[in-house]
Amino acid sequence: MNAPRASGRTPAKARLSRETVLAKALELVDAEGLDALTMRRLGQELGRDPMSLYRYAENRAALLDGVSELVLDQLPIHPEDPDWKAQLRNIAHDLRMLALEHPNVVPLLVTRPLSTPLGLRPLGTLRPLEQILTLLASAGFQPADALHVYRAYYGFLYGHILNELQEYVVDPEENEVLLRLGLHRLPAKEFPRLRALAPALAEYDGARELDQGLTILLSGLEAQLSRQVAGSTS
Amino acid sequence: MNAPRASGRTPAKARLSRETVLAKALELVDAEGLDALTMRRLGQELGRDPMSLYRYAENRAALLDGVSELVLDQLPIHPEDPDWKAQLRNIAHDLRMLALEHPNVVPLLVTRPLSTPLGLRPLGTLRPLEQILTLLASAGFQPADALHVYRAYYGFLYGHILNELQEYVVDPEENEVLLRLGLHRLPAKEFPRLRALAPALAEYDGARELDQGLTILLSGLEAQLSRQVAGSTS
DNA sequence: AGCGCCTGTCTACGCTGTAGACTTTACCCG
DNA sequence: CGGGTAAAGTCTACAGCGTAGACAGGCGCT
Repeated sequence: MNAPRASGRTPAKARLSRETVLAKALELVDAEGLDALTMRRLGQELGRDPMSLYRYAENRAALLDGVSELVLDQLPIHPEDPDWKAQLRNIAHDLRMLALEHPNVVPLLVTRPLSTPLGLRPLGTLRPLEQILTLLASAGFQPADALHVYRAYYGFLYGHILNELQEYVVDPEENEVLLRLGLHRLPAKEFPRLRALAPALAEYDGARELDQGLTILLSGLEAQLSRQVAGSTS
Repeated sequence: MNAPRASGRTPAKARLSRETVLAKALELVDAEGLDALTMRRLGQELGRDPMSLYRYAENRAALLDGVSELVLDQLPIHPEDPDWKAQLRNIAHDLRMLALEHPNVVPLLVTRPLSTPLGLRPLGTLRPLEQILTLLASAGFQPADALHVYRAYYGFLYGHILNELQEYVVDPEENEVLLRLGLHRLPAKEFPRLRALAPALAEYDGARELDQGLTILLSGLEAQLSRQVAGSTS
């Protein structure tokens, strides 16, 4: 019994693949955080010798890149959408949700590119950039302007996500209590405003704030660019 | 000779202090990156046993927090500035410069708060928040609106900094070459736009983009809020 | 002079990533 | 079916990490 092959379970010894390795890695990160993702632990989780992982990722760093890619691949982008502003809005909300589902991966998304020149990044992480450029080009933007819009947009988006995650606490009920407790620790003389804001901090509607920011930013960018075009035409 | 006390040099055995430890830590991070900052290495750099550092920081994590604090303490904020938009603009440019001077610290600034509830953060990292709230309050914003503005502003600012640092390469001359080389690696069919943008990517005026984004965002926020106030009054 | 506390040192433990040699397995071809 | 080859997985080992806990030294106070 217990045939060593052809079992559908992970514990049995089906052949590994980059996909299964990365999937398990993501699972582990989601469940226990980035620090829990060690080669040994992941090997154990897969029922394999840790060293076997090196067949599917050159490094631990490459493994982390793979996890980033796996998450970013779940971000749907429709570059042919005729309404570019609406599309950017949707992408933003989708990425926000993705970040909330995989909060432990966000540091990777943000940090890894800092130590990897653009041209050497995993292709999956560059795909959103390319697709958004396509979206903007279809909307009539010159390449350089598209890049400009992309930078402002993506910067704001990532900034918002980081900001929200920094305030985010899992249990919203516990949130306010914990905030009060935490803020109570602060010296009252130096941090009066912050302490007074406890209730406001507890009820943070991230989607709404994101959306309002996007409204301002996107229409502002549009206006700025059309003004610029009009100016250069006259 | 070589009296064991009273020498002004670091190599000699002057008493350690949290300040000297953190200063050396920052120096090390700036010079060789975050990974180079190990307890053993820092101890060696200070001519002390690694374990002595634990008198000045509970943890390696606490050490990293200390470094963040040290950098953020260099950010001047004038909460009494009557022109709140100008002040926010100045802060943004100052923080940007600070980030460019200490790029290896940026991951810390961004990442550490993700794993530390707001109330438990090092006080130094909360100071900018409190001061900006004061600035906005002096400008006439209601507390909740001030928080709103702060979130949009700080989110955009951090997003911009991350974005810029992700494209940043030390030597601007080498930059374009490296970019071309890196982008050349990308499959032409999947990344036509990105590849075509090599020259535009090479000449990134971060200060300008930051400023333009801020103009849009700040005036947008101001308009939105004054409209809101007017609406509720009528 | 003597007590006590603070600083710094030492040793040791369990954990990490990963190089390099090795064994086992899967598959293809005659 | 037999044999050979390339890939997949394993084993051992090493250098480095953070840090607990026991200990030593010196300074300042009484």
